[in-house]
Amino acid sequence: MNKLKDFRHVILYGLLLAMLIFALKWLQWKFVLVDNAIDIYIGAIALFFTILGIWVASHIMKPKVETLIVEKEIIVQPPEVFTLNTSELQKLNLNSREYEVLQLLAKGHSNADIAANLFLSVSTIKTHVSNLYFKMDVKSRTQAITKAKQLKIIE
Amino acid sequence: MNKLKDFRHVILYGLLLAMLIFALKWLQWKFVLVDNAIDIYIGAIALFFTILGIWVASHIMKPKVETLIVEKEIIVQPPEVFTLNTSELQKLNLNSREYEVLQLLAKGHSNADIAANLFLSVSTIKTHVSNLYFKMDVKSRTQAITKAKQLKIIE
DNA sequence: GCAATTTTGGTACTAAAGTATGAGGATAAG
DNA sequence: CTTATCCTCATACTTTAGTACCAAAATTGC
Repeated sequence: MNKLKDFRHVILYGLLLAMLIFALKWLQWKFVLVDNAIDIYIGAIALFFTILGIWVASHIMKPKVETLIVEKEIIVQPPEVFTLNTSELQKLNLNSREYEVLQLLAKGHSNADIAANLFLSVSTIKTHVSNLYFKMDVKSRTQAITKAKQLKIIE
Repeated sequence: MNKLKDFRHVILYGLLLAMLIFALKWLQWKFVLVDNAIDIYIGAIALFFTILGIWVASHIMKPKVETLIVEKEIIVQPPEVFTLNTSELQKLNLNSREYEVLQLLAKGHSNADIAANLFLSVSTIKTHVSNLYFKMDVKSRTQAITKAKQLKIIE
């Protein structure tokens, strides 16, 4: 598109030059007789072609581009996505049942609730919970919840 | 700065014109005698001033300013910032002591710990805790912790 | 198949949590 | 001054949580 536009200007420039050759020839006959007018004639040509040059340049030449970078601040909502801390979870060395119990524990369930949920006896849950406390180095379910959330091993 | 640069070009252009007046006068004496050379003379002037015009244009022309908008993502709230949910806290209608107890409760403290921390008896703590459960509509400290964290009324 | 671990469950006991009820002092609002 | 709310504490009781110790299936790894 730009190349086509440039080419059009070149053609236009060529046509103008052709027309000028005739115009100048005619002017030459007019002014050459009056010897003093040669300066004005030359000046007129100089002025005309200067303007022509400026016009051509302004239409053909690639414009200088100054890039102005404007930084637009976009407010991004904090993701608040839970990312499981796998390394901390591995350190605790909990087996799958203990981890299941911990998750239900943290939801506020009682031992009886957890037992019903997992189809186990309360005795079994108590055993798991005790082992859980030992491994987590805590002494109560509230401490277990607090620590588990701090370590990001549960949601 | 740019205006100064433009002005310098205008001065330069003026000086070049002044020099050309003398050059042309001299050329005029040389070529005017040979009548056929007048066309070459005019052509040379036309060519010269066209190039001059182009040169002037290329130096004076204002650069095009392109505005490039760069989107910069800014995280407004770092994920770990706690913002207290005041409205939810007001709904619960907890008095100051109850709220104090709740905070210590959520840290994993036992009733005895809380009592020692606030210089109160365990009986008092039990009373506060019971009232707390009633107002929060829960049945155990684990549920209280879970709900309080969900409602964002404690850290 | 054997050893190690996991998972399950029990009993017995202690500790802590939670409920119900009452009550006295402090404080603020009407 | 009275009323209401808050804050404190106590007793008596029930429930739940937690510990200690044991033991038997089930599963996994070599």
